[in-house]
Amino acid sequence: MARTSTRQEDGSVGATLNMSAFERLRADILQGVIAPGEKLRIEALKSRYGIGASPLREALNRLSALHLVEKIDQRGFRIALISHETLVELAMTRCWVSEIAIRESIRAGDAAWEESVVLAHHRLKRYHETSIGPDPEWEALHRQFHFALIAACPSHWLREFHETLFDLADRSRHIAVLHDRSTRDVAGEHQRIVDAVIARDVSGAIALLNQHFRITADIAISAIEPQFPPQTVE
Amino acid sequence: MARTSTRQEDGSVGATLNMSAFERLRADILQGVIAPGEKLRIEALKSRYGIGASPLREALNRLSALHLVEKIDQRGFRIALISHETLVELAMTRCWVSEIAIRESIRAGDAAWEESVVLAHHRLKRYHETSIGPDPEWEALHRQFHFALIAACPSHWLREFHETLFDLADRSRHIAVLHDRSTRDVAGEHQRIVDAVIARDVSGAIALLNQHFRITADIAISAIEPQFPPQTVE
DNA sequence: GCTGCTAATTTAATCGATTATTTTCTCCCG
DNA sequence: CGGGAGAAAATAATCGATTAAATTAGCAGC
Repeated sequence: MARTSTRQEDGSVGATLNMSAFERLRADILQGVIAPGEKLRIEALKSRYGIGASPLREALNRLSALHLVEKIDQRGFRIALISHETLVELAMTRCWVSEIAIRESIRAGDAAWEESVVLAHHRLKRYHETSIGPDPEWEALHRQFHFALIAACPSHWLREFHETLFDLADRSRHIAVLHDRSTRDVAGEHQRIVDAVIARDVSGAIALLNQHFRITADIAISAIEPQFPPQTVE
Repeated sequence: MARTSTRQEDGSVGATLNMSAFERLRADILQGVIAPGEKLRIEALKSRYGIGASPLREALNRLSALHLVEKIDQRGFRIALISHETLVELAMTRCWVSEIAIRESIRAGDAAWEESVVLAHHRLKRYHETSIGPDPEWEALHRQFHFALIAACPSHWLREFHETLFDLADRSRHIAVLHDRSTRDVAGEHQRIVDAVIARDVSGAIALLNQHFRITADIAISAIEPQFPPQTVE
């Protein structure tokens, strides 16, 4: 039943059901549609996505390698949990990885890269100014902005790892967003980051990005904190 | 046909065939038993490992997320290629990642960690001295040594990424080893690294590790260089 | 001899059914 | 009334068969 199309009825783009399942699951996880810790029963997923067990399991296996899903032998899959410790560790890791990535991107980036940063920032800023509150379009622009910053880093492994971490952070941000979002000057943070990057100020850019990530983490932490001690299971 | 055993007849340890396939494939790739660029036909793998298509494909999906295998839509899987550019980029990435990992490991490591480094190094050195040439036992000790160095880095994501890169480098080293290995003073390199780490000399440790990785890469590069321009396919 | 087209063959992707494990439920005992 | 032992139900893992796609082979026309 492999489809030849590159676009399924449901909006996913993969040429194979495996790809399609991967993209849809990833999207649902990142959006928080499926909650952290939730058990993923194959039968449930089959009827939810209308995709058979094999491509689903293949997709889940890949997602587990990206830490979005936890795979437990003989016990299936569950959405990766989010805990205080996880969020702290994630923030640290993002700071460290982006430290390298931004440094090397600034080092290797040429004029064209610099322009693409300005452009990505402009697009994000413009959209942010004309619209209120978060939405998928803003999310996409925000992601593109952060990727533009480190796009000149010559290691695709590092860029990809950066994206993996971004995904994890994005997920917790989406879940936290339901909670709080007002008091943050995201636009200002982005502006200062761009300024530092354009000025080729490596340590300034690192410091600002670190702060950016820590604020994100703090919001997420305070969003899960009010809850009672984390239950292991749903 | 899932087995309940934790150890298959063939020496792999996974409780599921998926795990078993993953481990065996990974081992064969790292050992260079399956050559870079080689096409992985499911039927061939089925008879080779005596495992069905489903667990094999699931394992391959995970290996592709770790960059050991390349997954191409509708066209199956192949072992990741090794090229000059790949090796250079890999060496860079390892340097950068280990820069962070060793820094944070030294920062966070306590006395127990320090002892585990000394111990891992001793085991490696002892084995190295009593035996000549590379073998699986030495490989394991070498790996453990490098993991011990960064074991105190508090980010499990970073440690895992470090391992992923180690795997990739190990593979090319194994393939290159058939070529050349004599002129290198690995033991000396390790000794200097340990000395710097124990002295909590962050920049020294970084420099030495960088050199260590670059030498590894250079050997691998010179091993593939003599060949004619890389053929796209086997 | 080379190019491009179609048919045959191989291979990848996926499904439906089967087997093995885990989980849940019951019921009995202390 | 808690604590299992064992049966029943649910779920995960896997196989064998099927379908779709890519590749190869064969051939016609230039």
